[in-house]
Amino acid sequence: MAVQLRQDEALEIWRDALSESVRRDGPDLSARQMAILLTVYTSAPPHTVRGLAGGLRISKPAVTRALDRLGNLGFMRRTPDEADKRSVLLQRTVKGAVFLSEFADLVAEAGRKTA
Amino acid sequence: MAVQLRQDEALEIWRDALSESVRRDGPDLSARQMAILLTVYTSAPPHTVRGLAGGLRISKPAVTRALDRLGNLGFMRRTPDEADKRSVLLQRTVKGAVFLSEFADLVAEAGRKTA
DNA sequence: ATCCATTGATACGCTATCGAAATGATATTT
DNA sequence: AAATATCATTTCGATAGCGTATCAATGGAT
Repeated sequence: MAVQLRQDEALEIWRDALSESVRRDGPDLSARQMAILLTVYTSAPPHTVRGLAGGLRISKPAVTRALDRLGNLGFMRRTPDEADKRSVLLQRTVKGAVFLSEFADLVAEAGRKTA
Repeated sequence: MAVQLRQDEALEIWRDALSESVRRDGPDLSARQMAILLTVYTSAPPHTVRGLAGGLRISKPAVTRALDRLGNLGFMRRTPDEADKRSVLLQRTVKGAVFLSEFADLVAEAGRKTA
């Protein structure tokens, strides 16, 4: 079942969820960092630096740096790909799953409030 | 009419909209910057530095810097408050409205795709 | 075995942003 | 009028992030 959203509803939901996350002193992630985090958590693995960079059309160093940040936050982990040791596979973590679960609740709650 | 969203739907919509914005080489705004932009555009004026800082529970210098960024992007403008010359009032711009309108379309489209 | 390609990370010089403290301008209180 | 409070910005020293170019490690081709 598709979700029908008008422009003003979309922006209100986005504003409410994001504002509440900021208010709760959540990590101030950039659009790129959040896009990477969400991709790893909600798209089928495997996830690699190359794949993320290509999918988002950003440079590989930008992905590497975003992974550094997300790794420092404990939201993600790198593990070597045994099949191709040049590659790195991105792994979810409990902490990242908790963060996104709470974030999803903020979005859902914002949707509930939105007239 | 409230929008009912499950966790996985919320995260998928967020991922799709954000990823598409990144792919289109949209500005890499932080959560704070985007929250400020959305607040100014979707909440009743007037909007001041103090008000935004209080509402989002971040420091005033952080708001000032975010406004610098949003101003450089042409998404917002500062005008002096004639009633209280210490204050600054935040004004919307055409460019900001266009950006958010297109962004809202991405969100709506992501909602349409989401099963 | 030797080349070439690919992967992710790093070096470089630069701009952006951070929190805490201080500043200048304006309002308000006494 | 003098002292205090408030508003937004700036300063400070620091970290984070950028794109381009390059790197070491590994894989695949000849």
